[in-house]
Amino acid sequence: MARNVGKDEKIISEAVINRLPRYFRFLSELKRAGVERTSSTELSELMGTTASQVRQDLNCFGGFGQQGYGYSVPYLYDKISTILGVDRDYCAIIVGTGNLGKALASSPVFEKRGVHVTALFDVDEAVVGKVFFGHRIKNMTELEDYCKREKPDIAVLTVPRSVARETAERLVSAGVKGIWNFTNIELSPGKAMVQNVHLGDTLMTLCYNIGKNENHYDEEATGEEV
Amino acid sequence: MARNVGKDEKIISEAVINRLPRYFRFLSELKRAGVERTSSTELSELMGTTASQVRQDLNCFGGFGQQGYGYSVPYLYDKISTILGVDRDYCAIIVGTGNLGKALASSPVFEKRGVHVTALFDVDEAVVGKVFFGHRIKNMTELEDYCKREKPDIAVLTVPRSVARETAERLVSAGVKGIWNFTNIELSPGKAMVQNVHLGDTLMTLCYNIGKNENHYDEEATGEEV
DNA sequence: TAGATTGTTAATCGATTAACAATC
DNA sequence: TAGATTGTTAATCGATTAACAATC
Repeated sequence: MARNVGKDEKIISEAVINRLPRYFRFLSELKRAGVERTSSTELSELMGTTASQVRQDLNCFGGFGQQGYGYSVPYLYDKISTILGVDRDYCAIIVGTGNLGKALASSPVFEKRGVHVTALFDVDEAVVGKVFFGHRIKNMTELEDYCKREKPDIAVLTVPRSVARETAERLVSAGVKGIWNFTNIELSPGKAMVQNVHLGDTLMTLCYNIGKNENHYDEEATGEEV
Repeated sequence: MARNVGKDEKIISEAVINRLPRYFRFLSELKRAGVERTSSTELSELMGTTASQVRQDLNCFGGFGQQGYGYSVPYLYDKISTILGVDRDYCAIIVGTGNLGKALASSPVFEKRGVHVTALFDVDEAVVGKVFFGHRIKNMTELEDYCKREKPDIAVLTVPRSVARETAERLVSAGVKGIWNFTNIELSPGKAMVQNVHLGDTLMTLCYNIGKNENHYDEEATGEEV
């Protein structure tokens, strides 16, 4: 029963880690639908992979199933939630209240995953002091004081590119543990964890795939039909 | 019946495709900085990988370099741009003008990559007809007519989860070639290409990494299990 | 028990890295 | 030419898939 926490902690590959939130999503849906029990085969169909991979993935963290039965949906959901820190009550601040910052502030993306937004920051005197979605926007000059006092875990970085790097450095110095980076500069993990989002990259991947698709049509139909 | 289209079209792995937008980004920066020439070694440092991988990646698409010299930045930039379709003048519509839809509409993410937003759509009578960022918001009832007439390539899906699937189906029927999906349902590629963004997944990955980091501290400090 | 399905080891496959000949 | 750096083949590594014994 000894979990692999401790000295000989297993190294989990990034590929596995990146699949965890998808397991979480599908398990949420099964749970909401009232499904009591699932199997590696059913999960593999949802995930678009093999049952083998599902069992390998889950076994990185422990034996969550039962031979001959499968996996209990609520139990597995709880386990994955814990692994992903949903029950840790992380606190986040949003730095930069442009359109994207505000869109995130008003979206359910945080609460659904157990993250609480506790403050918004901006440099623009015109918006500082205004209330958005229950939060009075604070002045960036207050950032360090606020972090010292409230110790937010996560900073959502939605500032203009030109001030992105210096802002990230301030945040790390101020002690945030992770940066959810929406600017299109590449932040590399120093003391804090960084998750680069790079929305533009996904748009480009889509464009590439569309182009590839069209080329196929062109060649197959020899240009007669689009 | 050769499934291979064209003249021996090479199959490019997804790993390579996902790195292309990053090459594009770093080359844009080098170009903007006026750098004339680069090498696989320099690019590998920016990308955080090996020179070998850079050469392998680029050679999937052609020999863009010159032995003994390296790569011309403007030339390589142009090549990667073409591969990614930056010069194809793709048109996009934004479906759903909530906070996220509006944030995207007003962001430079499209134009920078050669994609032009041509219309916004919403069901809400209260916003239909209003002008946002140069576009009069159209009623969703006009969607099919508009697509028939203007043939947008890409639909940005920022509608509520509850109507996400049906909206995606309407878009595919209406002939869009790609869906940039911001809803947190999993759309699987049918006739159109799909790029699922799943912002929440990246937030969860960040939370996982923060938690892992903290565990390490805990263990080093106290040897305590979590 | 018999049937089912996990947990886990072994085999396969693909991606990354290394090496070096080609050549600018 | 000599030096540099690519393009490309070969070796390594890691991730995925297959197989099956364990066991509920």
